[in-house]
Amino acid sequence: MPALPRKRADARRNEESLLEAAAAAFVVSGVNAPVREIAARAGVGVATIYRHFPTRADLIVAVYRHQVQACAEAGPTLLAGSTSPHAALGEWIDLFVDFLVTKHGLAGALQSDDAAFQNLHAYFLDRLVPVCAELLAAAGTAGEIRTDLDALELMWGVGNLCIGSGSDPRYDARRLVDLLVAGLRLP
Amino acid sequence: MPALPRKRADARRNEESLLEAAAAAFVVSGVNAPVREIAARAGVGVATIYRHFPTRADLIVAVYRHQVQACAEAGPTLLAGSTSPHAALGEWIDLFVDFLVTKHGLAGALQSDDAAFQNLHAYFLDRLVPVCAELLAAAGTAGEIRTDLDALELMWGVGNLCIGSGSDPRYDARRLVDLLVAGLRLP
DNA sequence: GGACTATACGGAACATGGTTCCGTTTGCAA
DNA sequence: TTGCAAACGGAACCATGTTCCGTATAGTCC
Repeated sequence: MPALPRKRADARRNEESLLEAAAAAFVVSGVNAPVREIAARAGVGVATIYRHFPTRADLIVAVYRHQVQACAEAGPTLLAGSTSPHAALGEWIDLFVDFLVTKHGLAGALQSDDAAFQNLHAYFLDRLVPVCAELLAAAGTAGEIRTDLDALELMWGVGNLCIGSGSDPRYDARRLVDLLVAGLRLP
Repeated sequence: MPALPRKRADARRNEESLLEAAAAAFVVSGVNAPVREIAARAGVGVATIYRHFPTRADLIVAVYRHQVQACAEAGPTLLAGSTSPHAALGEWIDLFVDFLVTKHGLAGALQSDDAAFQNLHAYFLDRLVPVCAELLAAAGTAGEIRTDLDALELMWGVGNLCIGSGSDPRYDARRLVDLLVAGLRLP
């Protein structure tokens, strides 16, 4: 394993600036904020973005890496501390929904079949689906829920339900996600 | 009510061509097919599209008007012919899902908060929400389902679950919609 | 049938946003 | 101090939605 050569100092600085700028731009313009806006905020040229983050997905992943990690780690904790696995599942999904609905456009990007977003897709699936699967399995063996739906599909559905959340007060993603989770219960 | 002056013959011809061209383009490129592609198919200039259909939403509505109408009319029929209101609701929602998943990108457009799609949004809501409300109310009075979710939100959720359907075999919108409808059942 | 006018047309021009290219600058090590 | 590979910036390019304007024509009136 050859140690990859240390990056130049200005490159590291710029990457840091870009992460901050992107985070700020995402808050006001959503995760589809124009490249030029992000570059301007960071005080760099547009090509610098592409050099550090070849696709938008890479940038989004880098910006939200910590939060996704925290969400993933919350799974086992909730399972250990909750009265029933089904309750833990519900709480964990609430966390996930909270995360998604506060990132304007992220849920939409997650579902996009645009090739540029495949990394994003893969990252979220890699990190979160196993956690969800663990919670699902626990609730399944406890006899609380049906076992004919896998974690990937459940998370996909939850993500979909979060699309557009916040744009119209008549639509509350949380309520529908609760309904979906309720649908898992055995009759 | 002054009878609005009859349109010119070429205008009517072009409108017809555009509807056919758009329908064809939507099948292969989804409802976000480039304006130029639709214009080329119809053998007209791009401005002609904007003259007849100021926003994309208007074009989409015009193309799918009949199918939406058919879906709306199926509601009362199903309710009259089914054994239980909840079953009728399920069947009707299946119809709606079938419609959405076969129109690439339509579900996404329905949720978009882009101002250009507000007409589309409004049209679907106008036509379908009352039908759904009727089915919901019937099932509610029959004591089969919870009554704390309104038709608008249910349809919104169903529409969301249909986004991206067909782009990945691991995701089946129908299964998740069934789960959502199952979640409505009273325990 | 011929002329007139409102209507409608087509495509070029403009705006926006993603992506790439290339001449220039700069960190770092010898 | 110098050399060069790494990194940079922004102009240029491409794709797409939208508008403008000079031109063509359907329908009407004589």
